[in-house]
Amino acid sequence: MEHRELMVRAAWLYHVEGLTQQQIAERMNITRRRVNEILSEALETGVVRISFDSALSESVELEVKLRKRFALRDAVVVPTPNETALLHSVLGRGAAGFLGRLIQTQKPASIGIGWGSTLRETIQHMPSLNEPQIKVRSMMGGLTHGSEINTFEIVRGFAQAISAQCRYFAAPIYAESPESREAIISQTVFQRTFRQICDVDVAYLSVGDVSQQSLQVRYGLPEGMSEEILQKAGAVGDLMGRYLNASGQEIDHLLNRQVLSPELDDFRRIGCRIVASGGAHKHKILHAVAQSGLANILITDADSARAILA
Amino acid sequence: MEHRELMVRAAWLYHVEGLTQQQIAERMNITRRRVNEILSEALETGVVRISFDSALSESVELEVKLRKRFALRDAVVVPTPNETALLHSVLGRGAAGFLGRLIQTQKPASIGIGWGSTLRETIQHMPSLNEPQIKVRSMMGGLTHGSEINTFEIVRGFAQAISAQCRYFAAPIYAESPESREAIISQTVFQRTFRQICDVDVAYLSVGDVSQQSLQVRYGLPEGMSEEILQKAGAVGDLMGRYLNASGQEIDHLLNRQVLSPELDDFRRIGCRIVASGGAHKHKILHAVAQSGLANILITDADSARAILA
DNA sequence: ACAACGATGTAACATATGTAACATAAACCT
DNA sequence: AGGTTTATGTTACATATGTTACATCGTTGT
Repeated sequence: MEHRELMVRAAWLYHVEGLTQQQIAERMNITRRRVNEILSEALETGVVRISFDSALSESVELEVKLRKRFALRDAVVVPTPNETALLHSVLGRGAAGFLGRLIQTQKPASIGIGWGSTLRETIQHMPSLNEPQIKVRSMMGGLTHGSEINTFEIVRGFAQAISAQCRYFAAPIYAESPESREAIISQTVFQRTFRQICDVDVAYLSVGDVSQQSLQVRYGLPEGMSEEILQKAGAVGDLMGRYLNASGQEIDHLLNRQVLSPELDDFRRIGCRIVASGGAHKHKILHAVAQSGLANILITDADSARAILA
Repeated sequence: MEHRELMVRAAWLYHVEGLTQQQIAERMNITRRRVNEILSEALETGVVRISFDSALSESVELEVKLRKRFALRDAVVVPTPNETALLHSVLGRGAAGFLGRLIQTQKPASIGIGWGSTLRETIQHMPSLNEPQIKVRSMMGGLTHGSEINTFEIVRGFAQAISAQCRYFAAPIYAESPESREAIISQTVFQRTFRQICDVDVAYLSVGDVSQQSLQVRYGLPEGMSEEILQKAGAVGDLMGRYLNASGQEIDHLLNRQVLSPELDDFRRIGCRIVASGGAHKHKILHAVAQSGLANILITDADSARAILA
């Protein structure tokens, strides 16, 4: 029996038929220990899902306020977990629900996505859809530092979750210099790629802060670049590798001329610009992208929502 | 705090944040016993839902076979539970998933529904949708015997689940005589009602067998009518109160001229005719409605699917 | 073929959950 | 207001789940 099928069977017997782990073990001729492990794994991998038929009124209120304050097209507020380690997962859950509904009802032809922990968690919670006509593409260059939150894994994972087509952007997030960036993007293949990126129907991104908590700050910045330098230049965070000030404008810094991602004016022409992020260290950048209209759909946690509404 | 909100909060803390019941009790200033009860209730009432990201391959295979054999528009096969008491719930779960998807993607203007245990369970598992433009209406008369599987409760429950409009059919399933039926349906209000019923985009019904297991046989038949009489006349079960033989044709019996439900020829003109039912006592009637094309979407359990495919 | 590593079985144990028994408080009915 | 019924708190207990420790088996790599 295929492993996934094993998980579904055991989980069905446990959650729907209400058997104990021991009974399931006997039924399926495996040890209780295996049953326990399989059931945990089924929850962890998203084969079994827990969902809620109601939102908390607190979240609903905050969503209304966010939409009004920032003229957002939509907003999703998830409860802030006590344990900060759970924040990405909770945000990912909220985002996956939203994206699942959006994909099913609006049938976008193309989706551009970023990378990072929140996006990684989103994939984990995505419903399985069958959308082979949709193209999922990276919106920006990635880290050369391999990891599962890297752009390749995330684009592929997302495309797989919805059985869509996958388009990579094979470049680092930063070129070595502005001149180097000009040389790269003047190539025909990159020009075509950038055009396609700017033509997506939906963009789904996260934002980063300017601290060592950011993987990009840790692994993506060119030699000699640090968070202090960026902060001094007025940066409160980044969107697609572009460092922004508190008003959501690009800081006047060389780094922003080395970045391999769409110009913000091009980005703004995408109809559906979703930004999902949360946590205390993200309040400033979240406020910046909401206030400036860079994001027209915001997905965040309740504490962050309150902070940016204050 | 509203009770539903209490359930969502407790369930979130338990299922998402992973707190123990004791920790939740402390967080929410209630006893652990209350937490335990609330968590159980949340699952029971559908506030918290367990879903599966994969179907069993066995179910998928049977669905394919059903569609081919009977030229069905679609089929849903749910695993047959060991405990027959769970059958309605499992069927309701499968049907709710299917209906939820159908409503969201196809946006029907009107849905006609029947009544019975399977339909009752369907409501319990329906996702909350917001579809105020949809009209949900009874397709046939009901039992005068009050119960929560009665047509009124079911139409209202279904309409509430999807925030739709609710239209009752205020009549018993059987008139006293064929003449009485003629008198009833010749009234303008009933003529208009029948036309609206026959104009629904989607019909969602169950079927009954000819035994004391059927509530209709127990409480709905007129005086002097019994299952033996119906069986002698060739009946294997009923659809909307119309007793059918093994080929899916109405038996030649007075009772079928007393029934307050659409003529089968009218029924066949509805585009989407869903029948959900299962269990050993339903195999014959399920085969009859599938074979004859009365149902063009079938929702049943794996054992029943195998039986009607044999 | 052998060594190393990972997966799994077995048994035990800690803790979490589900439930029962009884008392008390709250709600309902007359 | 008083009596009855239902809901809830407290405590205890049975059982189910989650995890650990160690042994064994299966797989992988050289």
